[in-house]
Amino acid sequence: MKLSVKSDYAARAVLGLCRHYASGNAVRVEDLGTEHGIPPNYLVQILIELKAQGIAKSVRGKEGGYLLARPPGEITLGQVIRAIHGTVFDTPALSDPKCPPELRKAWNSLQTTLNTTADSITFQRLQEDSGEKMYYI
Amino acid sequence: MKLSVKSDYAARAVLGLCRHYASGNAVRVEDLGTEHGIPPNYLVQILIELKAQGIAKSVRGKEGGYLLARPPGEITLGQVIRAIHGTVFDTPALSDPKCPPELRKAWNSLQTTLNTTADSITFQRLQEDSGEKMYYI
DNA sequence: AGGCACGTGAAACTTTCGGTAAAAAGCGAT
DNA sequence: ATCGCTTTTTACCGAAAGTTTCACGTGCCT
Repeated sequence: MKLSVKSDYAARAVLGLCRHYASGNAVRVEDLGTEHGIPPNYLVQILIELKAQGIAKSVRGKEGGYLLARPPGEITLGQVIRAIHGTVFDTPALSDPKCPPELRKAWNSLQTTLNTTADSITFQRLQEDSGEKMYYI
Repeated sequence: MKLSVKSDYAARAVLGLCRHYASGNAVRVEDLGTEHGIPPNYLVQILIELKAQGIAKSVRGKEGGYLLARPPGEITLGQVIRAIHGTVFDTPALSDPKCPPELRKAWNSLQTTLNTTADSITFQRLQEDSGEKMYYI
């Protein structure tokens, strides 16, 4: 069960935008990319998907760039992953009629577990945790 | 975050072996494969990995085949996934030094959540659930 | 010894991923 | 109006991973 770099990049980008949220001005794609080690041309595609899901918004022209569409407290890790992959957890098994029902329940169980934990992590909380100690749940 | 068909196949195979566990006799790869909709030649590779992890064992020659190496109660879904993929949850982010620590903690949190739930699901329990109603945790 | 089924490795194929490039289009200022 | 800055859109490419199939070797049991 592997997570792609794409979702990692997306999370980094959102985190980067969170830092500029207070200031209210936009961040250029290139700056955001080089700052977080993300190829800018790749980051573009990610930001467009984030925008389509109402997580980010964009301003064109000079002084343009990207900024958060909502406050960090209202953005969860689950939402970001879903914006990129469509779903947090996916397996061919769930769409295969030959998958035994017992197993199906097991996969579903994993799925809901992942969803709830991913949706319980907001970016505001990630920011707050950045300076402090981490309390494992 | 996508799960491969391979791990699904592996889980089905183990579940299939569980059903024959009481009888004590081996199941041929071909039978196990066609019964669960798994390409036999592919299933072989999976079974070998399961055997290497001490989950299954094999008998050669006539009346040969595969059988479970341990009782179903001592085999968890997590063990099966690890036998196939090496780890239940993997992300390039955790091995990338440029990943911000806040995010790293988030990925770790997802990782431990998946691990604990996957390890709490034994195949004995899956079998017991097959006939009964499912109580969502 | 002879067959039966596992064991092993590799080739062929398909799909996805990660990344690049370039042209089109909007916004603001000169 | 036009020029420069930025996003937007699209297409493409190479590499890697996943899936499947095949052929042949090896060991066990009768």
